Amino acid sequence: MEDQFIKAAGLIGDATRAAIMWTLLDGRAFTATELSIAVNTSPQNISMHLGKLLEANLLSVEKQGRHKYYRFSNKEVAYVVEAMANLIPKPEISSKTKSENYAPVKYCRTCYDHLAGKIGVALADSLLEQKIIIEKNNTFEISPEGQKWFSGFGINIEEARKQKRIFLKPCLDWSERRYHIAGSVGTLLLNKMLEQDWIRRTTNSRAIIITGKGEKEMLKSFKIVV
Amino acid sequence: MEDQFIKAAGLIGDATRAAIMWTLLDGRAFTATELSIAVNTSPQNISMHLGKLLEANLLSVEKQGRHKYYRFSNKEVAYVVEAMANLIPKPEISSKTKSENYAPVKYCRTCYDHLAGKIGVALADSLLEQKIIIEKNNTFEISPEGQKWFSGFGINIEEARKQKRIFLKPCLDWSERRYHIAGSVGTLLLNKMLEQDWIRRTTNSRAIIITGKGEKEMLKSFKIVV
DNA sequence: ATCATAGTTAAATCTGTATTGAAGTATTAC
DNA sequence: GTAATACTTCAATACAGATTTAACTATGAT
Repeated sequence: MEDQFIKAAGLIGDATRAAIMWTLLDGRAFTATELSIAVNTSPQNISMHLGKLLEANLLSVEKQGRHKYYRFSNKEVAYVVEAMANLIPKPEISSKTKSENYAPVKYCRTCYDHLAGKIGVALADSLLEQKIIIEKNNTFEISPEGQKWFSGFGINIEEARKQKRIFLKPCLDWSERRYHIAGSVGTLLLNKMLEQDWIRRTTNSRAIIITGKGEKEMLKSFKIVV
Repeated sequence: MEDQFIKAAGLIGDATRAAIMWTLLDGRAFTATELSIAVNTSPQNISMHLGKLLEANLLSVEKQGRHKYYRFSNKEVAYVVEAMANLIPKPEISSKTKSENYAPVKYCRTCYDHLAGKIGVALADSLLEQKIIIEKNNTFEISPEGQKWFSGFGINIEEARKQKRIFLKPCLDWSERRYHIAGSVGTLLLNKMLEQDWIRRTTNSRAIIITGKGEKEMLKSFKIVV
């Protein structure tokens, strides 16, 4: 068991491969060439590294014509990379500076079963600003008006409160370093959006895409420009 | 940000350092010499590697006389190592003991020689709730009724008290972040459970599996649903 | 005071493996 | 068909950094 652990650590530990993992963390699938550009090395070299990661089952690949799309092969792998990302000392967030060069997917991925990524954070901001939820010493609470809002959105808050799992809690996303909404309310929000086809899950990835409808509705309900 | 990620990955990625991390995963603090033995390399080499891990704040050290005790510097580090441990292909689990969120390492692992992981924490909770043990300014004590309970369980508390090692102490588990029971009482509990075939050790792993009998008994004695 | 143990530091060496260069196959475009 | 793109394979090379050799400091035991 130990040697397998060491092998896994070594695989991720190489600088080029770590850069690959970092790139893939946004949930998208990348082609070998894209990765070689992102990581700034030769295609041959990328090919070799991808081979090793595939062999170890850290990545999986899907062939489409002459392209090969690589992604994390399972969520456990993503967790390792995320856990590592969390080791990084947190920078202060200069909110709008980096929003330009956002990769489409770092953009709106699901953090387990709630919305994280840029959209998740923007959503939390919006709900806070509209006083639908209120921050109170590091927890979130739902205001009386908020309760109305949620039921208008088709979410029964009383129902959510009954569930055993944590009701509503701020969840710090590694990629955004800002709070978004987890807990049963987070899940309900996510599900409602899926149900209404504002967003769609992609297969084999934690990334989520926003539909045309979602784009309009998010602007309307949350003043979020996606 | 990316370069810091790569640096962190590289630090854990070296075989010797990975072995150090693996060793430290059980939660104990180790001296440099102990680590050099566990990892099978020279003291000089260990010293060099520990220096790097310290420098990067992945480990912290405490000096005691001529010994230096190394441990993970924070839970984030432990999470990375645990997440990596979870990458390792799981040994097959008998259907009886399978439970939904089975993760070999987190689930029910031994922390040195007592029960940690999910079960260990639940157990401590149960014993506290039943007032078998009592928390008193960050230590655990056994109540008079508790003493009876333990002897009913086949554990002689007076015997345990005589041992030189720490009798009973709360131990913070990395994976659960809640206290469980260490000390000689913790060991006795663990051994008793093994003896009664409530749980079984797996070869080559810290994980422990719960037997069908254990499942029933734990529910009965501790109201723990496994 | 002396010796053993614990750990560190510095320079010399060694080695695994990442990278590169050259040549190959497969697919799409024209 | 030919050319271009996407990716792989193999042998040759380069090099970071792990390990070793050796000499050192600090603490504890007798």
